[in-house]
Amino acid sequence: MAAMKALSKSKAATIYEVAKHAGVSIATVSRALRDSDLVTEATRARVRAAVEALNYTPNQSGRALAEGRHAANGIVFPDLTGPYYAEVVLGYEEIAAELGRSVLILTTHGRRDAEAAVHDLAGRVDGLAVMGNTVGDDTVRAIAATGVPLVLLARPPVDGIDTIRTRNERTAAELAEHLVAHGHRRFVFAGDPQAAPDMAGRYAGLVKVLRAHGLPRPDLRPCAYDVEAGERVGAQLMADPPDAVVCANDEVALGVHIAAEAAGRSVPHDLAVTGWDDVLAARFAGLTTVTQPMRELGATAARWLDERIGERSTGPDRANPRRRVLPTRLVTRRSCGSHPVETPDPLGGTA
Amino acid sequence: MAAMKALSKSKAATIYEVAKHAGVSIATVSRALRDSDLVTEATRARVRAAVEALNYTPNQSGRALAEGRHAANGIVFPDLTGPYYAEVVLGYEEIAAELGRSVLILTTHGRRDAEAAVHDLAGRVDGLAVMGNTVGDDTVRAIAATGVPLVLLARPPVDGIDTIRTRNERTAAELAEHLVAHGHRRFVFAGDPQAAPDMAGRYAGLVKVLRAHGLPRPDLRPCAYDVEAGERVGAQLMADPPDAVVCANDEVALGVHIAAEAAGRSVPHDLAVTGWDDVLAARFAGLTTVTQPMRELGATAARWLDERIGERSTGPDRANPRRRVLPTRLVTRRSCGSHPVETPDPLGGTA
DNA sequence: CTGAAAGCGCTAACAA
DNA sequence: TTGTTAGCGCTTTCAG
Repeated sequence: MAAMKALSKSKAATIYEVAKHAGVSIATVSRALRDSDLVTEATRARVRAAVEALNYTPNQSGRALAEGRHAANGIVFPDLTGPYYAEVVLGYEEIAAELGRSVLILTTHGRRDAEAAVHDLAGRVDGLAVMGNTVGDDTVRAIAATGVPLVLLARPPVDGIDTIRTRNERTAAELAEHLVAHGHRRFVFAGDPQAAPDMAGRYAGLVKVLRAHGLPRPDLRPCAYDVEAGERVGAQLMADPPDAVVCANDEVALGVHIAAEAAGRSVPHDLAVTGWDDVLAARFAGLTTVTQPMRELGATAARWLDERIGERSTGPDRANPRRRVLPTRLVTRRSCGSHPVETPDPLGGTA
Repeated sequence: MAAMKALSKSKAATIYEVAKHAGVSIATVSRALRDSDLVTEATRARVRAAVEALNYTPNQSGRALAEGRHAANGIVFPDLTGPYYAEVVLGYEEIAAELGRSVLILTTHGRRDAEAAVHDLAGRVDGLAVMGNTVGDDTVRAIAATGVPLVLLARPPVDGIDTIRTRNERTAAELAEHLVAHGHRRFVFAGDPQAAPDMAGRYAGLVKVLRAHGLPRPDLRPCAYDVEAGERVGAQLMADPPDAVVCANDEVALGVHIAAEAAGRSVPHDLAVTGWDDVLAARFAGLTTVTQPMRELGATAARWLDERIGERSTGPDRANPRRRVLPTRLVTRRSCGSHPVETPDPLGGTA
């Protein structure tokens, strides 16, 4: 009974109670807490003591309302599986925090009310990063018109909105050239160019190169982006294996790999398989793939947003959208075909 | 000039402007927007039209302040690398969204002001999930005393606060028994039991079993939790390899694996290596490891918080903290030593 | 069914 | 240096 911490459902203390406890006005409390230099060190100490005593935590909604800003940014993802998106959040959150902003995260996943959720989110933040395959351009435009700075990630530009992408088509072409040089002729693309802009770019790069070489179009096999989907596609393919399966991402490639070996086919001897993203498992599977600077993607988004938010109060400067394409890099390993300098180590990989 | 969308830095519309535009009061707008049944379908339509025309997005700070709730939950991580944490967020966000709550994410990483950041976060949310190695118990207690419901993840319980953990010690013991049964005698533990409660549990399980078998204590090699750290530890070990290296997580194990092969040692022939987490790469490296229901961890946290938040308004019901330990499962693959039923497929794995 | 008005907790003039 | 007070945008009684 004695040492029982007062863990009752005490309604959170407000600035008024702190003020009363410290014997000052709420304005003084506010100032003391925000390190204004218009407060005596003595009063500041009293306030701090009161804060301590009452266990006061400022209500950020009140602050946001008064300041006319949220001190928070949002980021919208289609999903959050795999290391890919996590890296983006990491970069985003790190920079946002540095700039004194919290991060709100939203996954549209399979929600039918995605648009509404994003609109709601827009009402909670000062800036918003929106990834590829989440909501339509209409929603993006509507929010932009609201005045909330936006940055589009891995998705085609919209009107005057900032956009950051990673290089897809060109590196996919590079990959395709590499495969053609290996002597591969019959290609399959495992993935859905319709599903996400990134995927469309990768497919386009492949198609272009094959055409340039007078080779047949790749056999298009739309599928989801996980290992299981890859396994299914792979299994179907094994009846009459192509020379190479270019996959939309590493998970799919890994799935195809599994299916191939399960069917008694050897990669790369019987067929080549390539991925995209360079996840950790790709190293261990000896998968030829493409690395992308996901962390930087997120970090850049956070920085750009901060700048736009700053501009809003300052002079005009829209209608001048920023565009950036981050470089990606081909990483060749065993899975695309034997290389002259093959290391016995299954973990090799060269740029 | 004509079709130029009004993308000017229009200050976001407020409920007042919507009301004026629709020729009603702000109260009516509010009601219409919140699907109150005290509004004519006709007026509702007018309001909707006005909302559309003005591109109105409710300011959530205003709403939060008026409602006395944020409709948002927070989650605090030490870091965000690897698939491990991403899965937790995934589960957390999914359920939170289902319950109509946004998710604020905070990474304490290497920030010295972590405690302050968490306090700030606490002022933005209705409930908070705090992971293992982020902030001290003092901070946790202080926030709890504020009245904000808390749930601790992968960390020892504090006072009357809800806690969810995964089974570490017991499964680690299981793993150790398995390794001992393989004939391994000289053990190394790669990881830092001081760094995180989870790690301490895993180490404890190993120590206990070795002692029970009259075997020497494991050689403790504290290290960070990424592949590079594992490689460094592995390289040091290769001068005089132990029988088995039990690693704090898969990344470290994978690093040790790489170092071993680089030194011309074979896993599991020359030494056994085990991990924890069962990341995708573990399958491809044939790594014996332990799976954890991370998604469920996050989902459960979100659900519990929602219940606690509900309780706050309702009757009392604290001092009755919830505790849960989620089961983990040993996944044996090649890396711990050859098994009788070894599949040729490098992707095998059995429970 | 709708409107007027009182706050929610905080910041920022403006006074003192 | 400190206090008073007017909002920030929204919800919600309480009247009508």
